[in-house]
Amino acid sequence: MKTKITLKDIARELEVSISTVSKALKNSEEISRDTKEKIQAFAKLYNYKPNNIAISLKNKRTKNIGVVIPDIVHHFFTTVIRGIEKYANAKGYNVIVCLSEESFDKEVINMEMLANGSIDGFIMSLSSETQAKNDYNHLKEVTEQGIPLVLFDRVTNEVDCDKVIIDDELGGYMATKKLIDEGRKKIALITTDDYLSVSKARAEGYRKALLESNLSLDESKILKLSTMEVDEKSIRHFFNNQEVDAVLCVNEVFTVFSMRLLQEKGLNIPKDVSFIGFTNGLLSEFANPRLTVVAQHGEKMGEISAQMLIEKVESENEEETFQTKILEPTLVVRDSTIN
Amino acid sequence: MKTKITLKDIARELEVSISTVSKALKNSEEISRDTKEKIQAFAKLYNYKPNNIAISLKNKRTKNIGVVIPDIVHHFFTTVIRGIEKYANAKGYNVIVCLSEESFDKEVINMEMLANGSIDGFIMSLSSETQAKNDYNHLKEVTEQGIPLVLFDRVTNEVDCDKVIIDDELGGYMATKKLIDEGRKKIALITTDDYLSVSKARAEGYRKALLESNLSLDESKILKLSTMEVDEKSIRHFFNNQEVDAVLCVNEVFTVFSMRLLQEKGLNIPKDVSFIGFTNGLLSEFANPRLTVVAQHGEKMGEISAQMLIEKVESENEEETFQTKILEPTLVVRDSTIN
DNA sequence: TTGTATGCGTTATCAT
DNA sequence: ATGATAACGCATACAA
Repeated sequence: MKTKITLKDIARELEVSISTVSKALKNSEEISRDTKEKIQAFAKLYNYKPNNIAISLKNKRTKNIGVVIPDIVHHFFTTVIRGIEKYANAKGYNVIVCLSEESFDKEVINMEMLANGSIDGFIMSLSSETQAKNDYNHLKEVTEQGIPLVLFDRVTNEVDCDKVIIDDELGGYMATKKLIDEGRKKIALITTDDYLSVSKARAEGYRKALLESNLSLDESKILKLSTMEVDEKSIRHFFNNQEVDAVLCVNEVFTVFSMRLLQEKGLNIPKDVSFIGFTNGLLSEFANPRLTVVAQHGEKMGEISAQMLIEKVESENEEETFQTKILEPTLVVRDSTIN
Repeated sequence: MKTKITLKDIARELEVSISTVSKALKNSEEISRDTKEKIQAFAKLYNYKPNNIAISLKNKRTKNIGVVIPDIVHHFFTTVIRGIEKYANAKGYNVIVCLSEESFDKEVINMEMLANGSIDGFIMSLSSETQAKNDYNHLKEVTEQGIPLVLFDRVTNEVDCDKVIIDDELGGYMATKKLIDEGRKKIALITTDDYLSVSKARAEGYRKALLESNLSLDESKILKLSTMEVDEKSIRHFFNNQEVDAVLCVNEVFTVFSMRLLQEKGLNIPKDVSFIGFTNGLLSEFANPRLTVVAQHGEKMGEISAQMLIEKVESENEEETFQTKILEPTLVVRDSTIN
């Protein structure tokens, strides 16, 4: 086992001082060509690489980014991570991923763990429990300590920091508008309880589009599920009691499940009923029929988040100026709507 | 901005030495009750937390695990990460995720970056390019440096280390057997080139089951795609030239895509053709019909990987004894086969 | 009971 | 041109 070599080891072997070695490896002008060559050759031979931890301690910079997300078995969040990774890696940063699993406590614990020197900044999306509790002290503490924070997708106005979101209201609006333009009159919305910021915004867009088109806003056509799991019973019950000619769902799973339900009832999609979902994932692409969806551009979101964070991390000035970037969603039209 | 407080700060404020503070906060018997209480109260008031980096440097233990995977927008890998996180977090470890994006070079760069002190050990799954190149020097270097390594799913015999795999051959066998038991005679296999260890093993199981049942092994019924992307043209061409009554695919996407193709041709699934895929993800659950699949138990795999790694990391003894854990896949029977 | 000194691996400042 | 020293934050063996 050839263990890692340190500056000290090189110094001892070559009978020079540690600082000489350090300078030589940085190609300092102070050191003579001869000794530089000797030291560099030796270092190369023994594959010397500076120890990241020591450098972190010295520089008070870890070159690590903490990413805290509610769920990783989830298409949207993984695309965001991919975007973060891409940008961060290019800038020499590593990404420490922590999962809150939608739990407030885990979110707090994870952040505290990372905040003690492990990372230079946070990129995160709030857990549903945190949004429900509306308690953001753990975020505030972090920012008060001067640790940069970027919130994405599931954000809150309660915390002053950089944010990256998509215009979910616009997404809801665009989708609903599309259904209206198809001539649909009885447009249902399947969503989650309002505590989830994104669901709320999407519902807002839905309402706006309906009102704008002078379609009545029928609250009984809105189904609010308490979690993001597919609640089969509620959905069945809903469709047994509602006549609809179009459905907007706040995620892929609700969409595909509902669609199948109506298909089993003998309805044709999109002839009898049109469907639009949120998230442009595998399900949308491979469902039958393929789904028309509002795409969220997660990878872009990740890249922008990372960019904003690293800028803050590396900027010297202390001026507290935060911005919120709003990305526009895109309607990807496929076969669950009429073209 | 209230910046982080250090032992030194506390020592200065309370006019004691740093070591006294350090000991007091560890509740050492050496320190008098009075000073302990005073120091602990002060520390609590100012929310003192030891700096992880300093501790890492001192202990030569980072409490970080490096996870290198080929792709994160991928159901199986995310379930594995979830399992790793779960176990690692419970043990006080953080997870640094790096993506090779199926590239050999990125895999090498990521590992080198992490190997310089950032992590205590690696958990990884090989990129397809690495498996194709059959070059594992970067892994060997890491293990020679004494850094523990656990390979999962996509592994190689070329490297001596702990491994966790599922019995892919058995999975292929079970699936094929199920199709044979249904009375299928013309069973196709849609897979990737052999360089992917898992695909190779699955194909082996397929062959074994056919031969065992005295069914002829017709190589023209095997379609090898060069990547994991859906190659629409090749698949269409294949089904235009092959008559089949059952199809086994090495992933979900191939399965759903092929199934749709045959459905468009007017065939009924599973009446005319049965389908079995690998990976029990969203697609399988929500496809139409719902897929019968070989489940890989990714989360379990992640937990076991983390457990094996942490055991090695924390064990003192140097004895090089490696083990390979083989998990059994499970056949999840749904509606794309006949029950 | 408290404090001093040393070291983890590196870099920067200040001698020599 | 080279080296000694201090510092990053913490822990610990050893002194007092």
